[in-house]
Amino acid sequence: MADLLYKTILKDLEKRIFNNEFPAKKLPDERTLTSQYGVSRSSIKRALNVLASEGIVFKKRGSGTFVNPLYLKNRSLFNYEGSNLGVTDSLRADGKKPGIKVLDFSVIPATKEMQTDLFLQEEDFVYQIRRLRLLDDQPVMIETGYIPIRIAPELSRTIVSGSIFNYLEDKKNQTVTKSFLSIEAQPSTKEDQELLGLTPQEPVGVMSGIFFLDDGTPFELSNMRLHYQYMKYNALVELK
Amino acid sequence: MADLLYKTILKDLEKRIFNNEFPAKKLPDERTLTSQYGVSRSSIKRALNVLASEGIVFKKRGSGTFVNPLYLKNRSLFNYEGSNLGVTDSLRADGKKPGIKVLDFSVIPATKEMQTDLFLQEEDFVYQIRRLRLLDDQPVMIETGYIPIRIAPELSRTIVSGSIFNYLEDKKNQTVTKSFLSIEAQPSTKEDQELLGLTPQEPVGVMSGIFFLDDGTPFELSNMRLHYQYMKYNALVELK
DNA sequence: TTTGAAAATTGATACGGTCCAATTTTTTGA
DNA sequence: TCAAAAAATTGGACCGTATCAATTTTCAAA
Repeated sequence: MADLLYKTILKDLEKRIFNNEFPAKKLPDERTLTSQYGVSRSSIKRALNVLASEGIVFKKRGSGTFVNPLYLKNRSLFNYEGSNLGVTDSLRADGKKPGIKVLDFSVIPATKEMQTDLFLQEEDFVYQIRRLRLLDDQPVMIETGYIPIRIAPELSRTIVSGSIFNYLEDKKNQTVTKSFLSIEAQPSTKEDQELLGLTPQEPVGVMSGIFFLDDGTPFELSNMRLHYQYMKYNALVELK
Repeated sequence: MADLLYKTILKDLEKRIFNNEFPAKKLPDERTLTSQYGVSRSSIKRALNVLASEGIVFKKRGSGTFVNPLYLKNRSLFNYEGSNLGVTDSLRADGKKPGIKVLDFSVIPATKEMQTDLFLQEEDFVYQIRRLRLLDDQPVMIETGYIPIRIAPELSRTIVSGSIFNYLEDKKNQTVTKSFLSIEAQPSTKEDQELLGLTPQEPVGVMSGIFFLDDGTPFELSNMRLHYQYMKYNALVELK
């Protein structure tokens, strides 16, 4: 995990900050840290940059590096991993038992939109996979995914009733590492209401986007309609 | 703008990628770029890292750096600035005329929650600012903000009917550069429906969080209830 | 022809250094 | 005493180098 030098320092600084070892809210300067840790200044800078990008510290040239006071005061607010929390994480979050019910598993020709988004040809086909996701047997999300046959020709209803991402990673040694997501709110449709147990007044959160493989290949076009109480997306936003 | 070396290279590579100067989708290796641009490898790496973090290229150790084919094919999908698009941006986006109607401007004692979030003392007071935001005279968002008096003691109803962020930047030379936001969907309340012109079936998008000043001081606790058609949040998510 | 080890390629991490720019502290001189 | 100038502090940008690790290519042995 922390085999990298800058990550080791990162973790250590994080721990020291949390243990309030810098009561003046000011970290030692970079050159001092360099000699304290016995590493080069670039490694220190790298660690500090990550801390800064996570909002844990902020730097001021000519002045020093300081602990974000809010980080100490109200740590629970800062419980994201990187700068974004993914879908899987947010579903995994609270230790509930996840379940999947396959609603539809079929093959259809790629629409125009899929062709551009998934980088396909006219004649290509895609799997259409509609699944209902449960947490502790409670339906929370309707997921409609489109995956090019070319990428995973051996997909089956059985595979699809588990985690497709895990299958890819275990059996084909391909990892899904990135996605472009668009997040919005919408009134619930009749179908939403039936499947997710919503009243007509209750909305769904919609997250739609593309998942990419390690090598940049677009892998899945996904549309997720979540029970509104289960969608909470946290982000660290930089205004530029 | 592009006075920094690595930024110049960044822009240039971006341009070359867009002009399809790398038809094999493969960029020259880092050492070649180093000599081509006549800069150090660290600058090249820095530029490439930004490109990679924006999803424009992806790197593979031992293999090379490649253009994300989707970036060329479907450029419109990638029209975000950094890795996240902020509120202001999304409201500014489509060239409509923004308007603000002040609903409430008062001073109240800080609640327990504000004390922790905004790093305040027991006896501190905050401005409570409720504003209705319009685009082309169409109401799109109800914004409730809490700002510590200590930070901006001279705030007035007049100032508040414009952009508070711009006021801070122009008059007090303080910039708001970061925020932690939580995004969710909720059924609309009676008030939402009246102010935003929604039916009871139509929801609101809720973005709530904290805005920070340049120096890390938490500046505003904000709760934004958006007409659901106006909330669209785009994010590049890294799954780890 | 095929397989598998060796070599070359290529990005990743880390070092240590120079110079610069923003800020704070100290000193100087009216 | 105090304001302006000088010096010290501190983070930022960039350079060039060494070593490592993942991947691809090459080439020899079976």
